[in-house]
Parts: sequence; C-alpha cells; structure tokens
Amino acid sequence: MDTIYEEHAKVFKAFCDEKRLRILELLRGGEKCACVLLEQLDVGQSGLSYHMKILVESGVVESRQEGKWTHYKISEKGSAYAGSLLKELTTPNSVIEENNCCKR
Amino acid sequence: MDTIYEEHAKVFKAFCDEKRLRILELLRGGEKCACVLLEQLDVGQSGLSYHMKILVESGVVESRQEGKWTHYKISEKGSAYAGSLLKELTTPNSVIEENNCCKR
DNA sequence: ATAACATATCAAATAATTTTGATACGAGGT
DNA sequence: ACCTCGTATCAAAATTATTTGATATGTTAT
Repeated sequence: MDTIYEEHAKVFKAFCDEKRLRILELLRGGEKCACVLLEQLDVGQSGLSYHMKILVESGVVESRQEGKWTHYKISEKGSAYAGSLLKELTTPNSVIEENNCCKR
Repeated sequence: MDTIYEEHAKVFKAFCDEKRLRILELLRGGEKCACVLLEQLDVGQSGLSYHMKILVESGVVESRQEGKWTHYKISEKGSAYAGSLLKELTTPNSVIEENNCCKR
C-alpha cells in the first residue's frame, strides 16, 4: 500500500513485540547500555541488535555511542509523537459521512 | 515470554499493519459496515474478516451486529486505553536505577 | 423448508518477521 | 601495528503473520 501507512506502522512496531516491550520496560528504569540489556534478556547479541534497530527506527528509543558501547534510552520526543499519532489515528474526522449502506 | 507482554502487544497490533491503518482511517469517518469497507479496500472478504478480528481484539474497534450485517466503529474507550498504555510504557519508573556498567 | 446473502472460519499457500550463527567493523588498549 | 572487545550486519533457518479460496454459520426473504 502507500508510504504514509508504512511510516505510521513503523512507529507502533516498537510496541507490537513481546521482546521489545520487555526492552522498553527495562529502559523505563533509565538509560542502559546494550551489554546490560543483553544479560537481562533472553536474546543473543545479534538478536538484541535487531530489536534495538527497530526500536530506534520507531523513534521511541534513542541511542548514544560512548566508545565501544552503545547506550539506549526512551526518547521523550519520540514517545510523545507516538502518543499523539495514536490519538490522531483514533479520533473521528470532522467530516460527517453518510453510512449509505445496508438498507433493509 | 510472559502473558502481560502479549496482552499489551495485542493492543498495538491494530496500528502495526498498513491495511489496518487504512481501515482505521475509514472508520474515523464514522461507523461502517463490512460491505462498505470491502468495496473501499483492496482485500478479499475473508481477508477483511481477518483484519477486523485483530482490530476488535485490540479493543480499538468495536463491532455491532445488525441482521446479517456487521458494523464496525472506533471504540473511544479502547482507543483511550491504548493511549494511556502507550504513555505508561514510555514513562520512566519512579525507581532511579544505577547504570552499573561499562566503566572504562 | 428453501434460497439468497453477509460474514466467519478453515486450511493451504505465500510473505514477512524473528532467530541464529558467522563474519565484519570500529574503538581502545598494548 | 596488532589484539581484544562491543556492536552491527549478513545469510540461512525457523517461526509467525497474511492472503487466498473453499466451506460453514447465521440471518432474512420467499
């Protein structure tokens, strides 16, 4: 389908997977580096990297490089955007349409 | 993994798929019956049914039977729940944890 | 009761996502 | 420069989600 839907879907991919929800839960406790996440979760190193990429691409998580370590934290801005997008996607349009169907 | 994560993931599945985002967009214009959705979307009848089930199970959409027709609309309550859940999942915990890692 | 219709469910095929292991890349230390 | 360590990327395998077509279920009309 079209590209705006893909863009929007990408944001919510962050919340669609159990592993990623678990990661977000850990990040709610503050910034963490990958090695810490790795030891708390039941994932391999490349698996973690895969999920972190999806989280960062959703905008909900941001990463920071420090030497050889990568630190991750929840992005306030990204989360706020996800929240407002969700609201937008579920709020009625101003236009009142006629449901011209299913006359019995 | 555990079951609370599954529950939460299920809510956001509604927003993770392009077709479902398209359906939600149509529903923003007001309640629609399946036949109307069917003619506006590029999906088969069983495909629509599949997506509607996921939407209803997420709580974001509610359905109403009227004779042989099924009508769908965005659930205010379900949407509000999704919104508050999103906020919860991205809000820092009260506990300030020590990031005891990566000392150089 | 039978027929026509709207939607749901099922099973199989297809496509997308996730996991896994191997390898590559970049940073720091020696 | 070389080695080690942390993370990213790749490709293949495994798993899960989606699509498709056939059939089932329930409702209304005849």
